[in-house]
Amino acid sequence: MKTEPVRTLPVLDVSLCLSAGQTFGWKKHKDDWLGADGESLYILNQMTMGDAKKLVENPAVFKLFGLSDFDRNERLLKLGPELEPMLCSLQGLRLMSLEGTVQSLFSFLCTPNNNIKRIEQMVTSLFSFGVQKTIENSHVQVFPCLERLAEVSEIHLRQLKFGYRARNIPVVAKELLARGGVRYLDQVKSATYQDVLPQLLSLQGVGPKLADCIALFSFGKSEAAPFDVHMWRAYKKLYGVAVDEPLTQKQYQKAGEHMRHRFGLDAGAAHQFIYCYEMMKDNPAAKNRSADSAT
DNA sequence: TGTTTACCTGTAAA
DNA sequence: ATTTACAGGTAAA
Repeated sequence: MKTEPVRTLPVLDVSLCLSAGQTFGWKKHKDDWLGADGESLYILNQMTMGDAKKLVENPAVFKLFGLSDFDRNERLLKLGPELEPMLCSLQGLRLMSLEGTVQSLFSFLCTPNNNIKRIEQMVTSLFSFGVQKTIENSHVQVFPCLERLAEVSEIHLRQLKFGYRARNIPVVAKELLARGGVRYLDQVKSATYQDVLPQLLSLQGVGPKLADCIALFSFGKSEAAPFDVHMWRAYKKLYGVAVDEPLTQKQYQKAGEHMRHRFGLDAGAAHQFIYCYEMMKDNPAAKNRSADSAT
């Protein structure tokens, strides 16, 4: 008699997911993570899925962390056995599916030539322009709408230490409004990866890397594989590219295509494991930001 | 078309 | 104590 394989829910490491460069602006409050994605507010506790009944029962959380994809890791391992160390040591890592397209886009506008700590500060500054809401007696800001972002001045953002990125925030907000605002973004979101890319690239301050981040995390284009300096370093080691090879526009294109050829629609998830494994090597403590935030 | 260069700010090395 | 390098890149030269 054939026995059905036991379908256990994937393990979820909330801290790891929220600290993996997919989303910004979440705050650790005691054992919980507080934050917003689009119009939804979340209080997420750091437990594995097996234990956290509240998380399992919440459909929004289920979707946010892509938990319906039960056997993605098995699939990845089959497509790329070289990912075994990453998949083993990052079992709770999930590719997130973010609802807030405006939030995601403007968060990534803060990231170029920057470091995590300052990016978090800048995104928090952007959240401060948003409306405050309440969840279980806690106050959480919702990310500001395009109209609000469009009226924030570059001067003000420079005072908030945005540097040269200050210019892009109101410019891109106005440009998006001119294109139809949220309706336009929804329309872009429903297009294919190949069609989404040029539309994102036409925005000031959005280059190939940001376009891939936005496409992957917020527009659901799971074949996108963003290459930053860390991902490129990890990729070179993994696939035998010379260590001194710089990440040119050409190499960016080539590496992305290789990822898509090897992993197909799982290229984005594969990227996330490779990237995150490389980051953990540099700073294993990033996994437990709870320890840091106490200081 | 493909390669350099400047860009705000903060922090860790040199 | 100062200077330099560089960090989830991009755009312009």
